[in-house]
Amino acid sequence: MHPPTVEDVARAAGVSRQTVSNVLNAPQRVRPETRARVETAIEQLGYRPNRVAQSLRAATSRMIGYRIEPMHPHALGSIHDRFLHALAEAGRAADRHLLLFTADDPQDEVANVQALHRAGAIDGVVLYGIQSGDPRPPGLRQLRIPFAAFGRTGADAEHPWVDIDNAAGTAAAVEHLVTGGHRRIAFVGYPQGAAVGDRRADGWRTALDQHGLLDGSHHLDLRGEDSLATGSRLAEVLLDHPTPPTAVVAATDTLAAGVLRTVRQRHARLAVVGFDDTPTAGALDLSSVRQPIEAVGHAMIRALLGPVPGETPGEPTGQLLAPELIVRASSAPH
Amino acid sequence: MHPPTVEDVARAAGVSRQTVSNVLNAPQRVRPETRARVETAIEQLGYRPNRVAQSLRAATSRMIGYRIEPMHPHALGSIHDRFLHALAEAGRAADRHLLLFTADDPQDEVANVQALHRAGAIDGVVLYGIQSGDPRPPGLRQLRIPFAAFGRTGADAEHPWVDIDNAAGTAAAVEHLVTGGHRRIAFVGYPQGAAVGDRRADGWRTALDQHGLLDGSHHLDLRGEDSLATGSRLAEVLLDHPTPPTAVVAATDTLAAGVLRTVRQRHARLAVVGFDDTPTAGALDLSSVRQPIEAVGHAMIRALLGPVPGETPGEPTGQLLAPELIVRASSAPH
DNA sequence: ACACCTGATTTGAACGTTCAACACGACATT
DNA sequence: AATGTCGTGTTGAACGTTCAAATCAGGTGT
Repeated sequence: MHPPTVEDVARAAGVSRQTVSNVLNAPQRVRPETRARVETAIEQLGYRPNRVAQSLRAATSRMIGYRIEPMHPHALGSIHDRFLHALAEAGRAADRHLLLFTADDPQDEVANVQALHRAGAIDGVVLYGIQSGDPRPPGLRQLRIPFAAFGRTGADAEHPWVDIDNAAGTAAAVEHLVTGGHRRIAFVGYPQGAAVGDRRADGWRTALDQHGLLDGSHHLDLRGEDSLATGSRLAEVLLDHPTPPTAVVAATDTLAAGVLRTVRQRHARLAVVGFDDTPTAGALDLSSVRQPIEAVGHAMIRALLGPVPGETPGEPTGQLLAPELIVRASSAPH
Repeated sequence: MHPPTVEDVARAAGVSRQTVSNVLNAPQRVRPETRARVETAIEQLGYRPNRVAQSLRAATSRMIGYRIEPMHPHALGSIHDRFLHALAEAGRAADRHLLLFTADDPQDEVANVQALHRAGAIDGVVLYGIQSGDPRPPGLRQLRIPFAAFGRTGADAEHPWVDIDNAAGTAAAVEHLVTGGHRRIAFVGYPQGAAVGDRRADGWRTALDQHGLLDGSHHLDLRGEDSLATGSRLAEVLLDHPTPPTAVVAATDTLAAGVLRTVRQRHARLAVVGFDDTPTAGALDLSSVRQPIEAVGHAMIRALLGPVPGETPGEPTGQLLAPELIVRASSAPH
């Protein structure tokens, strides 16, 4: 009826509980002959160790918490779901599973994590959507709950994190456009203050500067909220300027899509590169900077599980991964 | 150090283990005076019952398995992530959490579910992306693992399912277009055989028929794989016909986006309605049929958990929910 | 022949919870 | 006065696993 236990296997193989356990966890301690006998019994009964009992005994659930957040209403399908899948896949390799939970806000998230951790349901948590000054890392650190953050807060020397090199992404976009012959390259981002947005702006500015193209580009740095409408509007502003740009680097695919809409409506000539390589980018033939999300997933799990016992514990707390530019028609040289 | 246990609370309140347990699970059995004492002790120590121990004792993990699948490379961000969030939210209300796992194919999914179920990690599973003749429902039924399916296989009298009324969705799209003055309304779907696709085709055909518009509409029913390119190509075919349609109902937003691309390239007059209301639909100003995904989430959890003990067990195995048409510029009357 | 080790296996205990059975006093019934 | 019943609280046992300590046979060396 009920799934077989070690005891059942032991009885079938004519040995004791612990010997069965040893066959699974420390085979070298068991005489090959006995081991074979136990293994056939396991096979025949289709025995699988009960994870719950293991968790209780070992005081570790091998579960990682993850807050699934509602989609941002205006976003074109964020990279959130790609990340989630990458995380699950990476967890599988490390024999960890994800436990999903919901929360109303960052405070609530910390509270829920604490509850789950206290209850033994999760060993740690992966944080997504880190903002500068995010209350979650300090909160969890104080509660001594293991976690790893996707993104940086500005004060992240104390905890494991993984991040995309956002500046390198926009810089790569600029390089690509310069190679394509563009000299006036605008930036459309969201307002200063958001760490991610600022880094993407920095990459654009630095790359322009390296090519000596920054002078007289002040009017080409526009900001607004992350929405289609804003992208559209800012594109109007750019195109209506006496010396309009010939190319735009956008901080998100959403903004890029807005720009593209205006461009296509007005039949203007304006190369566009977005950021995140959302599914929509493919649909719109929009060049975009793609985050190496699978690598991020693996790095997050590694960072969360910490140094494997035996390795040197003084490993770096953070890891920065390079994104990749996907070139499509929206930025093809004319 | 370690989180407090019932024993700790009991000691602090000067009672026994079981009394603490009773305060939490059967308060009416405890004298109000004692109950108050225990409750303050719980409060002070910040006690939370250990879920793992509860699971071991009760032989139920209160976890629901869910296979997270990689994104379809050509899809414009499916409704998958919306569904996942709705499911997590619905689970919260029922004190259930989701456990994510990955799998290579349906067979592998069944195998992984069995492993997790045998290991006591999950009580049941929610199936997504059901196809006609899907091997998962019969497989899980044979293994006696509780599950609920989002979608129908064609032979689903035997298990709980929840589905969108796909036919009603395309029918609503037709109604909307007829009201807008359209008389030649085409359908672009994917090939026959896929249950979902066929139902969406049926809805279109039936609605046309009710308005007496089906005669001479044979050439307006086109099929192909679910991709942008196909949508584009089929739109060309429609527009090149001697009596082209004035409107198109597409089986997916992906196909609709393809149609829209051609339409806008050729500056043709062709109203378009998609299906799924993906984020991309908003970006393209595409009218689309929206699935009531939050309601589906709750219905799935209810269906999975089955009749609450006390209610009549002979409840219906399936539930059909009506979608809603979201009207945008792509189908606005000219 | 004795103590001593080594390898293979077994038994006891514990993780934290809740069900089942039991103990005890107060009060009601006959 | 003996018996029953209820309300409140206790202790024992069990869920399935693995760590720690105990057991036991089979050598090896002196």
